Amino acid sequence: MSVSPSTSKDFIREIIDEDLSSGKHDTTVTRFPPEPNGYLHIGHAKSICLNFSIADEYGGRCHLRFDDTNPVKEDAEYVDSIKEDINWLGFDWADHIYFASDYFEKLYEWAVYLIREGKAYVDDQDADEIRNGRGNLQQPGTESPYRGRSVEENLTIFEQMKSGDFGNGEKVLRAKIDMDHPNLNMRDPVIYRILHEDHHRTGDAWCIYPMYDFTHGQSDALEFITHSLCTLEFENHRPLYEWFIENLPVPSSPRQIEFSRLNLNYTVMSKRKLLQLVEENHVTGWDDPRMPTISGIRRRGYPAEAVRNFCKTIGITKFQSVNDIALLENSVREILNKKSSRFMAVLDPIKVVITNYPDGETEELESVINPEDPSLGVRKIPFGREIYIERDDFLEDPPKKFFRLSPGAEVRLRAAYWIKCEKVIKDDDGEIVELHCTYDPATKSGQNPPDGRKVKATIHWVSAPHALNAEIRLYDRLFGEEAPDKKGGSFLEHLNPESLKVLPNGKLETNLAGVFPGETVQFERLGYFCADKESSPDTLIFNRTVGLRDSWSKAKKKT
RNA sequence: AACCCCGUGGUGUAAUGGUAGCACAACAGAUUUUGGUUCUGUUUGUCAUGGUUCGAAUCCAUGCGGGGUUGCCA
Repeated sequence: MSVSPSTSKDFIREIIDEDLSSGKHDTTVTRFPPEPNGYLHIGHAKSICLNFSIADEYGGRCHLRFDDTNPVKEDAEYVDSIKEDINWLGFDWADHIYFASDYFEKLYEWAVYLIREGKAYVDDQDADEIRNGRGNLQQPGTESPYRGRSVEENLTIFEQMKSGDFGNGEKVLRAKIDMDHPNLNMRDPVIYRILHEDHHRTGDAWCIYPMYDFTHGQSDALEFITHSLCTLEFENHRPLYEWFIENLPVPSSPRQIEFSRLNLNYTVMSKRKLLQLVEENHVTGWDDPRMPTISGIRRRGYPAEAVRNFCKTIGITKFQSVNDIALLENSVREILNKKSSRFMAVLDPIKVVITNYPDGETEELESVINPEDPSLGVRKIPFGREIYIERDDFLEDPPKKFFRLSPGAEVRLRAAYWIKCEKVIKDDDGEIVELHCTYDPATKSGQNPPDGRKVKATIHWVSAPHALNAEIRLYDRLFGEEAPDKKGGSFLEHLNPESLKVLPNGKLETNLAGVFPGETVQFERLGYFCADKESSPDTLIFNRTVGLRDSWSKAKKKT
């Protein structure tokens, strides 16, 4: 029996379908509304992918709008990094870039409108008094003594607030809704506060600034956003969002829909904690390859396509969940396997001398650039008497299932010959410094010897005289605990001490000289590596993006 | 314990009153000049109890569990 292809949509797209077929809307407009007060992280990527993809699928548009209503926290510096990150992810807002601060004048007018309607008042109480008056989860609130001010008086004082007649916190403007409302957001929320602070865009034009709740929905309405998608923590704000839309002469009625934010195990996602990691130097910066920031992920070498696929895979729902980082890594491997060129690199080298290979001679061998895409052709690799191999690929006293090199054993060198280990050279400390091997000329480039001998493994290598030196940075997950911020104690106690291992003595195949910073390639048998932004022809630096799946290390652990 | 939201394998997500499926993870095998890739197979699930119905993951009730909300942050 044939199964019809899955056309399942998430609940948001279902709502949009209904709104379109019912004629409520004839187009779909979404928005991504970051506050320019920090760097974007993978959690934002979920929202970006959702909003821009929907606009794309429905032939609508997605606005980029900076939610910049709090000059104390925000900075122009972040605007640029946010734009860069969204672009890198592969999305384009065209000319639809907006700032909530562009609407300050309109918002002010609407605040005045509310006052005139008797639906807003100036409160002289300080922050503590307001908090106490709001009641709590069990207790209803009590009305402010200033709640009954006349429209005229409210208008006058609000005007004075705007003119700068008062200091920070002396007065606020509040919506007059319902102090008994079970939803605390509806108990006369503050909608304007006094902040004598320069704004990154409006400078000193204002000393009163609208609150998020008084800004967001109205901005949506001004931009004719049809579906305003946000995370679950704004669920309790929806009644207020709708109250403003209903009570103000706004040009459209957007609908707020909430979905659950992205959580990933083995990391933290809150801006505060990420900031702490940076400020306390647990990482080297916002773009440290271990950070879950977009810039960190980019520097790590994750392809944008993999991030997009990941976001598609995890879906959109309303329930709180924790996604396995392995799923992200799978998306990364999937893309990189298809797209990355293969090279050989030896991270921790041992010198091998092939004693029966003519001294001073070099030959050029060929190896496929990407077996997943043979049309890419082959690359040339020099081979000679002295090569490096990986220290892990030799064991003097190998366990039963170890297929690599050991005394008397034979292995294949990738794209080259079979070699057999004849002698182990050690220094005074007993450390292995060199291996003497012999090669079989009849086994060149994948040929099997006529006598029917078999080898069980192929190892990678680099010609010693041709090798490029490089620093290799081995990254692992930043935290050793699945839920570092829930485990108890400070999340910092769960930092993985081995999240970065630097190997200063890597040896690279010559072709790797042409890799540009930011490009991710495969080091055969090891993993995917990305040339770091600090890498230069003089000092090559490669970051490990993610290792290959490694069934050998798994098997090893079991015994 | 006020209000709101939410419970499907280990994880994430489908099934919209009619065969509980997919991906990841795990495990086993085949193929392989990458212990990679690819392919095949296996294990594990509807929070509970009642009700409605020929039939319930889906509808209803109650209970249980998880999350959110008491900023002049967003």
